[in-house]
Amino acid sequence: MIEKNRDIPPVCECEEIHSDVVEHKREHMPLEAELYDLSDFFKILGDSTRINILFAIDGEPMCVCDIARLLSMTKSAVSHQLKTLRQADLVTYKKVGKNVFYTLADDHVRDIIEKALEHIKE
Amino acid sequence: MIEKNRDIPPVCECEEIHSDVVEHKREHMPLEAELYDLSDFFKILGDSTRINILFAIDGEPMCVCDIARLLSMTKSAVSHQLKTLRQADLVTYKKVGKNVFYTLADDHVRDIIEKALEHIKE
DNA sequence: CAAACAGTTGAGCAACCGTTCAACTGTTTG
DNA sequence: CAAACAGTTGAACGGTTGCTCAACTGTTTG
Repeated sequence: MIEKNRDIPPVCECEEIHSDVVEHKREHMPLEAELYDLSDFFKILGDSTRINILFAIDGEPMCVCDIARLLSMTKSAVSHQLKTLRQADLVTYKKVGKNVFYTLADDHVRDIIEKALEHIKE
Repeated sequence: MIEKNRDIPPVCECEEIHSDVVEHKREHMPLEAELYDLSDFFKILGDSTRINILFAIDGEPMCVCDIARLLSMTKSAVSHQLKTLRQADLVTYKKVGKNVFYTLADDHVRDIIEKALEHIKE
């Protein structure tokens, strides 16, 4: 068996580090799971199609067909993105006959988007 | 020349849409450029490494080497992500000798992240 | 009950993205 | 000035992701 030093993690090879700073930070970092949830949440907002959909269904509910028409997209593409938004609990829906009407699940999301919009506009 | 109907956009083929709703929404949608900026902003937060870095350099500035050590990553990977964060104006830096110390550029970002954290935790 | 239509879904493809690797810049120090 | 080291950068690779296409479900309507 060949020892390939593959057991060491791909880590910074620095020698003169500020150990006290690193240790202090390490104790105050959020849980790894929290960080993943957080980035997953932002990942969902990090797509212009999905942001577009969220603005579209803000306030008045819209059916898939209308969203598709509004955004000049196919129903299929919209439906795929709505699935993602559903799984993230960002939207809710109500079936009415052949139609499915989607709305924002939560005022929280609107708040975050608006706060980000403020930030964008400096 | 062969007419391939490629001039029509890939659009919803629905016929019975709620035209009034679509028109009303269309008038109240944000500018396309704003939507892109917004999703670009969230896209940057939508990566656990970058979120990790932002938490690391929150408060006390850290050099690249220390960040790499803290997050068990190579300097190169950290530096690449810092470049992304720099281009989005989410971080600032100060050169001190051989080191480069990074900090959050803005309290705004911290606010948005914290609001999202609240949302995550229901 | 058959045709029409709204919506969903899975496979497949192309574009995007994060990491690695190697080479580089620039500063410090002997 | 040469060696050592922090940091940056570009190319390349592999995984992810958004859209398309075609097939499907389920509801309505003649």
